[in-house]
Amino acid sequence: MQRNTQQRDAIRTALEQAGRPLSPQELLVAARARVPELGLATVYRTIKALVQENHLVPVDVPGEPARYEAAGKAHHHHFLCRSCDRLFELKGCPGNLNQLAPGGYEVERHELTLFGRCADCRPSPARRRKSVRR
Amino acid sequence: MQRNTQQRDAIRTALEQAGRPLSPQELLVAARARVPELGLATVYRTIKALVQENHLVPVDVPGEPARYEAAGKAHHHHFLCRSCDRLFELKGCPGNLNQLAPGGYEVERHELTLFGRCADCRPSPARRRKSVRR
DNA sequence: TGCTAGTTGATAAACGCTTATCAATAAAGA
DNA sequence: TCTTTATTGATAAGCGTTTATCAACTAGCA
Repeated sequence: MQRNTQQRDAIRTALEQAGRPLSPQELLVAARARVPELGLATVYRTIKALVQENHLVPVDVPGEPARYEAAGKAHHHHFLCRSCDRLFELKGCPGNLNQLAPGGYEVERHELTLFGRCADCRPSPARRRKSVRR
Repeated sequence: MQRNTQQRDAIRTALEQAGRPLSPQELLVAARARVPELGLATVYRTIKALVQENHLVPVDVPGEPARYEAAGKAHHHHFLCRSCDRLFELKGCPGNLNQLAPGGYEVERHELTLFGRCADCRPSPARRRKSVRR
């Protein structure tokens, strides 16, 4: 039987509150706010379990370790800040992307990633600059 | 001074003839058609050199090792066949992709990858089925 | 409260890819 | 052809991420 441990709660909660896909490392740091003695192995174990239960989906980013976000969201894409390395969720999709494939190719899905600087990391006209954790 | 070895020739030629971005492993196999005793280390060394000379650019794919293609091409995207694992080049870009980012975000570039089955790997209506190497 | 088995944390180990090492080889000019 | 030295191939080592191990811990229930 599955137990409700404070570690799992902390991980689930951290992911909810982040509002963006988190890597295992980010998840470790975030969840330690509630359970300071949390170990990395537990984070990986919990992620694995949540993915298998379809509560979490991996978000693959080019050249980066996978992030994880809640399953069941509407189709959308992501933005990776090259400065703070955080991945953000974007709304919607321009559509018609699959039509890029030539005839004979069967497209099942697509993934779009924007790269740049997030609002917090932009150099000059940065209003409301927050602390940038990574 | 830089020497013109048959290994480098074989690697450059293999990449030209492939017509699609190749991973170091794929490059090794392809270039061995000309220089059978070619080693993996040489492939990595040559790739590194060609990238530094701006003759080659890495193509990052979500959840996959990097591929490499000739530099200087027009902006375009790629298709990854989940069956044979080959990466194909697509023509053009739908445009307006960067507008997905919310205000305050500075977009520098984007990457789009379609996933599916290439013409060679499609199950049923496959005309002219070729051998599928991987 | 006490028991029991699922869960945890620290660490080692596995894993896949990339780089370093080094003696042997071979390109390029004399 | 000879000499020099960049290059090579095989292998070990490095690196970052993910998984396995195992004794200690604790959630859940009687």
